Amino acid sequence: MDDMADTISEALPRDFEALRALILDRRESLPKRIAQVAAYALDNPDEIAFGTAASIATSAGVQPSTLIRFAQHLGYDGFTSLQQVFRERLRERTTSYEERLTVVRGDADEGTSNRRIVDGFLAAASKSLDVMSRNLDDETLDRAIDILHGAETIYILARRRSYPVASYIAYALGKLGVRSQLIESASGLSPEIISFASSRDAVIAISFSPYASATVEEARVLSANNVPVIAITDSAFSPLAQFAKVWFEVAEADFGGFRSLAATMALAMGLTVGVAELRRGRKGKKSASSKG
Amino acid sequence: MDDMADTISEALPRDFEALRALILDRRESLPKRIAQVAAYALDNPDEIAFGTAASIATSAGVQPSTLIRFAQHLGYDGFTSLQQVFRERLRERTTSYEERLTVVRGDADEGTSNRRIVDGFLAAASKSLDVMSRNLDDETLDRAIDILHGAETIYILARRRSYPVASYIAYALGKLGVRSQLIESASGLSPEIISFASSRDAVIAISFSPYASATVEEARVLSANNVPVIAITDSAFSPLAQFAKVWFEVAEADFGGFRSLAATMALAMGLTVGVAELRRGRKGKKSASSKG
DNA sequence: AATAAAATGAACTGTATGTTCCATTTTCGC
DNA sequence: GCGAAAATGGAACATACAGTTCATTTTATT
Repeated sequence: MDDMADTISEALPRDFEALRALILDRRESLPKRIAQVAAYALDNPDEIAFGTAASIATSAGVQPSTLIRFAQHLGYDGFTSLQQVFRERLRERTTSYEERLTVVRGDADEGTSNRRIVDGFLAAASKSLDVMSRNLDDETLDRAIDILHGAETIYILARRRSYPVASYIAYALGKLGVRSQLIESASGLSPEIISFASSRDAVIAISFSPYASATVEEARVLSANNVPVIAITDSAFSPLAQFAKVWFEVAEADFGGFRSLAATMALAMGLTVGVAELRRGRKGKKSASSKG
Repeated sequence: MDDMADTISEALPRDFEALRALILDRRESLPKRIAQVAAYALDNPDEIAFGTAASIATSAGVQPSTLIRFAQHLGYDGFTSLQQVFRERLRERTTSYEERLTVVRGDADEGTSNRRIVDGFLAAASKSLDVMSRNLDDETLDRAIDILHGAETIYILARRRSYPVASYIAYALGKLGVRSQLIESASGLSPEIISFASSRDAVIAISFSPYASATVEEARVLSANNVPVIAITDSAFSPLAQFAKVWFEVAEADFGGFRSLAATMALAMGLTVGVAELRRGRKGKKSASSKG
C-alpha cells in the first residue's frame, strides 16, 4: 500500500501557500516532534527563512536533526530546500507603498510632483488599512453588528470630512434592503427626523477631530433617548466615545493635512455587509454562522 | 584631516532606509567596483538578503572579497553584519492583506465571520491601491491637473456608488479655497446649474459600470458645450471615456459584490490637492515646481 | 615619467552550518 | 507484556561559507 520513497510524484510545493496547505493536510499524521516543528514553522515563517538550523531548532525546542526530518517528511531532500520556499515567500511579497516611495534608486525625483502627491495619498491609505487590520477588535465588531442587526431603522450621522462615508453606508444599506436614514447637514430637518428614533433603532455616528458639533449634539440626544449609538471616531477622548454603546477607534494616516478615509470606508462596508448577511440568514440569529 | 578608522561614531545604519541614504550619500566617492556593488545592492536588495557572498558576487559581476570591502567601507565589520540590515528589511515589511487572509495557522476560522468580512474589504482596498500605484500614468495626471488648474469653477458629477467620492472632492476643494459645484441627484436643479458652465470651467465626472445615466448624459451635454471633462471610470469602453478630454481608468477590486473606493479616493485627493498646490504657487504656472 | 598609494583579483583558511549516523526511547501490533 | 518499528536525542562529520592574505593592476601625486 505504501509507496514511500518510490512514487512521490505529487510535485512538492515550491511556493509557500502550497506548502502551508500540505502541512495543514498532514498535520494529524505527523509525529509529535515533527508536528511541533510544523506548528512553529507556520507561526514563525520569517524565522525559518532567516535562521540557521541550529537557531531555529533552539527556539522551536527541538534538535536540529528534527528540522531535517521535518523537511524530509514533506518530501524535500533537506532543510535547505525547504528553507528556500520560506525565502521565496518573502521575495514575492509585494513591496509596500512607503517603501516604493522611498526606495527608488535615484536621489529623489521619481515621477512628477503631481504623481508624488497621489503616491502620498496612496501611501496614507495603505498605512491606514494596515493599522486598521492590526487594531480592529473582533468582539467590538461583533457587538456593533449585533446591535445594528436588531435595529428597525439605522440612522447615519456624519458631517464634513466624514460625510462621504455616511453617504456610502446609506447607499450600500439601501442596496442591501436595510432601512436607513442619512442625517444631512443641509436639510434643517435633522431635529424632526431624529425625534422619530426609538430604542428599537440604532445610530452610526462618524466623527473625527475636530468633531463636528452637530454630529456630537445629535448623537448625544439620540443616546439620551435610549437609541444605541455605534461610533466611529479617532480616540478614546472623542465626545462620541462617551455615550456610544460601541465605538471604534480608527487611526487614519494623513498626507498634506488631508487624512485618508480608506480604513473608515472598509470598516463601514464591513458593518453594512455584516448586518445584511446576518439579516439574510435569520435562522442563526445571534451567533455568526460560518457560511461556506 | 581625514579621521578614517578612528572616529566613526556616526552610528552605522541598522535599518535599511538609513543604509540606503548612507550609500546614496557616498555614492560619488566610492571606488568603481565598490560602487558597482552599491548599485547592485540597492537594485537587488532581496538578493543581498538571501544570497551567499559567492552567489551575490557572481551576479553583481565582482569578486566575493569586494562584497566584504563594500561592507567595511560603510563601517560594518563584515558582509554578514551588512546582510543583517537587508534581512531586517524583509522581516519588518508588513504582511500583505491577501497573505494575512490566507496564511493563518488554523484551517479556516481566524476571527469571527464579521471579521472576515472587514478583512475582505481591507484586502480589496489594498489591492486597488496597489493596482492604481502601478497603472497610474504621470502624464495623464499632469494634464488633468493642468486643465483643472485653469478652471474657474470645477463641477463634480457623480451618482450612487461614486457619490461619496464626489462629496469628498467638493469638501476638499472647499477647504482649499477652490470654487466647485457638486451636482447632486436629489436636487432637480441639475439642468439649470449645468447650463451655467462654460469652456472656462471644468468637470470631474466619476462613474463606473453600470454607468448612471444622469452622469453620462450631463457629462455629454457639458462636453458638447466645450466644458473640458475629466473622467474617472473603469474601462476604455465607458461612455465617459468617449467625450472626456482626459480620463483615468481605475480598477477597483471588489468584495462580496461591493467594489472598493480606496483607489478612486486617493486619485481624487491627488487631483484636488494637486490643483490647490498649483494655484497657490501661481508663479510657476505650468511646470510643476519642486517644493521643499 | 616615476613613485607611492589605493583598488582589485584570486587563492587560502578557519569556522559555522547542514547533514548523517548511531544509541536510546517511545509507540504500536500481536 | 513482548518484540518490532518508528521516533528522538545527541554527537560526529563533511562542506560550504565568510573572511583574510598577498600578488597584481590601476589610479593619483610629484
